[in-house]
Amino acid sequence: MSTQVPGAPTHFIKDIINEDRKVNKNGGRVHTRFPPEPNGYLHIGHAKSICLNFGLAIDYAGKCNLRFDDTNPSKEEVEYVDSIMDSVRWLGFDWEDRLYYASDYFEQLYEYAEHLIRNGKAYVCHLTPDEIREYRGTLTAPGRESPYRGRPVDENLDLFRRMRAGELPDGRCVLRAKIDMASGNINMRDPVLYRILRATHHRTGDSWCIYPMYDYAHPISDAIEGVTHSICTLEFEDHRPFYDWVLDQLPVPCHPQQIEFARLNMTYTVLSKRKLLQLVQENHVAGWDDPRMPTLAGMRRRGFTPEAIRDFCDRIGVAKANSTVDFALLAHCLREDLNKRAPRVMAVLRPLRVVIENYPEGQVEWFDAENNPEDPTAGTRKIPFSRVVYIEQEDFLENPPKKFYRLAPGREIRLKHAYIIKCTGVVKDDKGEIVELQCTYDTGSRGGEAPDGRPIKVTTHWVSAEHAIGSEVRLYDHLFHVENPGEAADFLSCINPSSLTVLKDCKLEPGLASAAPGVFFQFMRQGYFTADPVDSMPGHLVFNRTVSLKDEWARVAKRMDSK
RNA sequence: UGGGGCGUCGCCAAGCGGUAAGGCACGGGUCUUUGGAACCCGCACACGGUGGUUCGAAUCCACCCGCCCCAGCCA
Repeated sequence: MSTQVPGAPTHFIKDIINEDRKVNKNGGRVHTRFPPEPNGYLHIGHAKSICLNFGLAIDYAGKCNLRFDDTNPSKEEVEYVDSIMDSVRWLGFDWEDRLYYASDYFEQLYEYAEHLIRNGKAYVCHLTPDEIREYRGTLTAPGRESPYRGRPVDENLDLFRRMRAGELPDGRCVLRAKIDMASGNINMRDPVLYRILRATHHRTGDSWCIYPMYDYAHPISDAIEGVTHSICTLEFEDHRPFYDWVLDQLPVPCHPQQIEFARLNMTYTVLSKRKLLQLVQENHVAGWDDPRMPTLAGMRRRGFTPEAIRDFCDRIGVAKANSTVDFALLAHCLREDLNKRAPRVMAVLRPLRVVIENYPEGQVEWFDAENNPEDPTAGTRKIPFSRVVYIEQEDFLENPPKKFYRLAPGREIRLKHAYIIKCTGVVKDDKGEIVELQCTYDTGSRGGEAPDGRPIKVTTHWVSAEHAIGSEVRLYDHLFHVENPGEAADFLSCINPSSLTVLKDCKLEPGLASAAPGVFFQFMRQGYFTADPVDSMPGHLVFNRTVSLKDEWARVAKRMDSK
């Protein structure tokens, strides 16, 4: 499988790789890695990185590793590593036998640290966190050297070994690189390499009480794995000098090249792990896999397809300019994918009872219905028709405005695959609410064609009342009602109060009774739906709306409204 | 007043000195037993700005402006 369709755009990272191959750098090899920290669920932003890293490996017949960056046990959990593996697999990528953890390298990382100490490139510093910050200087003022910077090698070695041995309390001291406290790049002002931290690690348990920092562990992990191109996001750009410094000091097997690209931002959502975690912990959503979440788990549950997400990632491109992609592009990719393969079915979400008064009581006809006009091989199915049917409430208006072509008193519409009906009466309850429509059908219009060839402007979906099965349907809208909630002072105040609409009394055509999660349908004229993998079960069906169909009438109505 | 990046259509994004791709969105139309899909047409004399180099610049140079990131013992 390739993520790159023929003619797919190239980008600056491919340009770099092409140049590298031209001069036979790395023997022409391409080896990347996707390095998530297991401290949250993967989201659509990670999908961009996954598609990039695994996609490059596929395009250049190289390899891509999955490596967990698990150097901070206080934030990391196995639940997250499991969900991450699940999501990467679901997206369609395979790390084969190359599943790694930075924690696999703790011993090697430790030995390299001693190597740095022996070469006078690292020292144990007893400054407190506050002092370290103060000594670091500011963005515009250089830092000052730590009073511990000149410690002899033997003392550093002894202290570092005692740190590992657990002889010192958490936070008592750290191991620091000895570089340049006056550097304009703050990352080069003697960055911390190791801290003392007594936390149980999800893989190494309590065997370590010192843990390496990301900046130190990452380049070495890349080198150990033979990675050629270490792709990360823009905010690490000024960490690159340190990445290179580490590799230059150590007898590592190779020196990977770090390349930075702009992370994905998308309208109407947040893609920061901190904010997503907050949404989950404070119960603003029902969990990491809430269908409104931009997590891969949530999108999967909602009915997004991996194919659509990969297509989206191909289309957004890879560059260095910060950007916010329109959610509409993702929706477009979904519709395009689902349109080709989702079987059409009829489901009435907000039922309006229609009695066809000239249709014989007790009679049932079974019509052939095409499963997918986009796919002739999809075949047909039988659907039952009878005297009482449900149509969508919004398909009838007692006083239709201009350009509303659907049913109204005295008007005709076609019931898809069945008959042309005409509205002859409206039944209301005490409160004046419409509860039922009286109609007649054109007896000569079996299948939907008018005997005299008169044009019927609108065809609607419907369900036979006697045969319909009940279902709950959940409609989703953007979780946030503003385009850039991440930039708001309080993103929680931007939560869309109607991001979820639950409809309890929907009527589905009978064939849907056995619909399994993971199977996508187009509910005709409404959108794409799939059974909720968590809550749907025989006898209590629950469908999620993945994405609506485009709605020309809604657009027209809105335009008329604003006039 | 430090360091590192980035600025091409409403949103993405090609372009790598030879006279502005493509997608989404948007607008108009054809067709239609989904107001879906499909198809057709339109949509930057202009590339943050100003100078300069050149026969020729979005592409090279200079200066200016704007935006993003960095002062975790997070990643």
